[in-house]
Amino acid sequence: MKQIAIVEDEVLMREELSSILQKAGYHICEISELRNVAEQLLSLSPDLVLLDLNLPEISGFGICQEIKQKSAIPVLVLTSRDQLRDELRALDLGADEYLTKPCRKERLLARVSNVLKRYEGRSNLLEGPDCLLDRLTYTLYIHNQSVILPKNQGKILEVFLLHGDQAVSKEELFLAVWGTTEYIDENALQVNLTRLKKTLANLQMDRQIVPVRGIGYRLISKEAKCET
Amino acid sequence: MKQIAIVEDEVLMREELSSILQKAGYHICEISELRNVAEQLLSLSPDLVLLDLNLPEISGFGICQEIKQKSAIPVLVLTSRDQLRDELRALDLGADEYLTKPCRKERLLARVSNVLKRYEGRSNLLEGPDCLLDRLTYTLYIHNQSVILPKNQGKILEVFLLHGDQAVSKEELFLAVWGTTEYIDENALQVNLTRLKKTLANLQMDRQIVPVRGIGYRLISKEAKCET
DNA sequence: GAAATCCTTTCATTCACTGTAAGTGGCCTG
DNA sequence: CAGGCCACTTACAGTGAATGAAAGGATTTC
Repeated sequence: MKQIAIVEDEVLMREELSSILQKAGYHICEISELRNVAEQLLSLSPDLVLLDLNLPEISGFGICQEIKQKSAIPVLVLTSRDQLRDELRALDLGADEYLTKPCRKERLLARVSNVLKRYEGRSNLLEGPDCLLDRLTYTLYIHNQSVILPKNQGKILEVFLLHGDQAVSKEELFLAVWGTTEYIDENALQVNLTRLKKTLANLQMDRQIVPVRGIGYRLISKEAKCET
Repeated sequence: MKQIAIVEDEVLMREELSSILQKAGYHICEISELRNVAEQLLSLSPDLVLLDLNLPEISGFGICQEIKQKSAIPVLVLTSRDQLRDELRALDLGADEYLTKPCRKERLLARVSNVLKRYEGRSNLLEGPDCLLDRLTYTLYIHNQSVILPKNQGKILEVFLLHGDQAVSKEELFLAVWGTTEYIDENALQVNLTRLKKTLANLQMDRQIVPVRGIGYRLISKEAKCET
């Protein structure tokens, strides 16, 4: 059953939404504590967030932005502010849908299921700034192409993507690829790294793997090679 | 530059839309010949379709459905019919967005770019009613899982998905898998079909492959086995 | 019940992925 | 400049998954 988090300060409206969605078969979680909403949502990690914009004290926009930056949770904005400017801003911040109150329940349900369907099966996808990696199959999506990476290359790239542009130690790579740091064969890692480099270069990825002498490696943007 | 196809019968409206989108940096293709619209769109394969619903003679719904069945081209429905029923139907058929005329150009542009962003890098994905198939790698997404199909099974499933629930002849399958209908080894196809069946069953797909005696096969919903 | 059609299992071959091994190239230090 | 260290590259053989061939069994149709 899909879980939906509702962020709405008015009790009546919240309960009505909750009731509608529950009858449609969703599991609801109402967020009533309006401090650290984004944090609450991230640790809850629901399948969808229903977000009101005009909350007291805090900005709905900020919540939307934070969720979108730190996760891939879909956000449906539902608000009484029927301002084009708000809509544009919400969409720009990454909101997946923008509906205005009052809203017929059929429309709400249709849009909710539409957004959910859109995200179906994407829970294993890891988003990088210039690519998308499927963590189950190690299928890499980049530049309108898709390629299946060999398992070892996939595991290595996964670690790099999880680290952003920070350095990754060799130990972490050993753990990720072979599940242990014992009986280390530096060369085996080296060979697999070389192969991954070649793969990424062939795909014309905007970033490349560079060594951090004595430590490990980093995945950084090609232009920024000189910095830091 | 992203290409957008406009399906709209009223000349004035068509030209206005075209102008707005061109100024925003899109390459526009106006569809004025209203026969075989779906075919035209499929062979054109734009990055997005802007679709009017109330066209003369033909049904916008049908066009939407056909495009969605046979491709992963995003469809933005823009219509003057402000009926909740139409909206629900359009969304159900797979439309990615539903806007009503009149529509502020900022809103239109925001929604267009929103939809396009959503599809970034997904141009090779083939959408079935209960699954998603990557046509390059034959990675199958279903029930929040992803699996890499062996090439032959992938090619066969691709043909089935393109045909919806219509029957597929063996010749088509031979063409798709081996690129020829000469030197046919019925058995080779048979074995691969068996393997695909087992794969789909293991993934608990809602549909299954059934034989059409003397003709070929169909991919149909498990419950509907008796019908038709 | 016979013929046609459809299905299943097993097996050898092929090909991509992998780790091993051996050798090359660059960088720092004395 | 010489030596040592670290990083890189390439070639090769073993392993395992995918494939088509083959043979035999099961179902449908008349």
